[in-house]
This record gives sequence, structure tokens and C-alpha cells, in this order.
Amino acid sequence: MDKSSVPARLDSRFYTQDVLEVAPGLLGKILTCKVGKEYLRLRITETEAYRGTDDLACHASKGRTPRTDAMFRTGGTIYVYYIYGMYWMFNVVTSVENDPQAVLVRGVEGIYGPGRLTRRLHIDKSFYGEDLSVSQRILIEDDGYRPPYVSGKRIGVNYAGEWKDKPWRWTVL
DNA sequence: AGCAAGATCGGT
DNA sequence: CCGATCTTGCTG
Repeated sequence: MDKSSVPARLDSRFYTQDVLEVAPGLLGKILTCKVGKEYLRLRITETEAYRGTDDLACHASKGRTPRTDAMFRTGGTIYVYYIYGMYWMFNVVTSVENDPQAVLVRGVEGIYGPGRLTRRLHIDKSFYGEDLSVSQRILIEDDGYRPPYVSGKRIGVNYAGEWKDKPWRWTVL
């Protein structure tokens, strides 16, 4: 049998890598989330990397606050924040403790937009700080699928000086 | 206590 | 292109 076709939960060995490895690496992985009594399983199609205190687009560049605390924890932690009075943003923390990095999941199959996907998956503040490698209601799985992809500039970060042009957004073709 | 900005979205 | 809508963090 084909071992690579058996879905396996991603663990800390994957999440503790650098965000520039994890963000494109998450493309094609299966985001599994319990919604009511059902588990919705959707492949990730678009991601963005936010990397450390130097990256002016990264919330951690403003320091460690109650809001950004989760980003400073170990890889696999969930960082969720509320924006524009309407939307929850779902992020996967990467790297090790005190090296604040995170992947913003911007899209999954059939759902384009970070605010839309959290609405569909019922992801809100209650997921803040949860651990993707052990949670019973949310996890990410790898079944070996490796889709082709392209990279481009991040969205909505024109205030970030030289950091606004980093090609840290990845989209499946 | 008040204020300005924000990793968005949907309608005009 | 603009309004909705509210949390966060900073200023005073």
C-alpha cells in the first residue's frame, strides 16, 4: 500500500521549522475542523508568512502584548485575532519559543479569503493558543499531496516599508 | 478616557 | 471606492 496516501497529523517537528518552510509547506495539507457534529476537511490553497520582530508587517514587530502572545510560543500554537470589527484571522505559529513567526491561512479549497474561511469553519477567539498537534477539534493532516504553486507579495501590508515587497505569499495553481 | 488604525469583505 | 464594526494599544 502507498504509505504517502495515509493522512497523518502534522506534529511539532513540522511546525517548529522556519515560517518560510512551513508557509509553502502547508499548501495542499488538509485543515480539519469540527463544525457542530461534523468534521470539515479542506485543503489549504493560500498562505502568507509573517516572520519575526524585524518584519514590520508582522504583529510581533510591535512587541509581545496580550494580543500577540501566542506568536511567541512554540510552533503548532494557534494565533487568532479579530480585525475590522468583523473578521477572525487564523494563523499557525511556527519556529520555536520566543521566535515569533506565523502563517496566515488565507484560503482553502472553495473558500477565498481569510475572513470567509474562519466564518465557514467557526474559528474564533476560543481557538486562541490551542495546540494543533493535540487539539481534538482542529488539526492539519498530510496525505502526501504536493500541489504546484507560485509565490507573490503579501496582501494589505503596504505600510511595512521594505518588508511590503517580500514574496511571502503562496498560492496553489 | 479617548482615539486612530487595522494581515477584510461586500455592495455601489 | 467606501462603509461596516470593534478590539487593541498608545497617549494623556
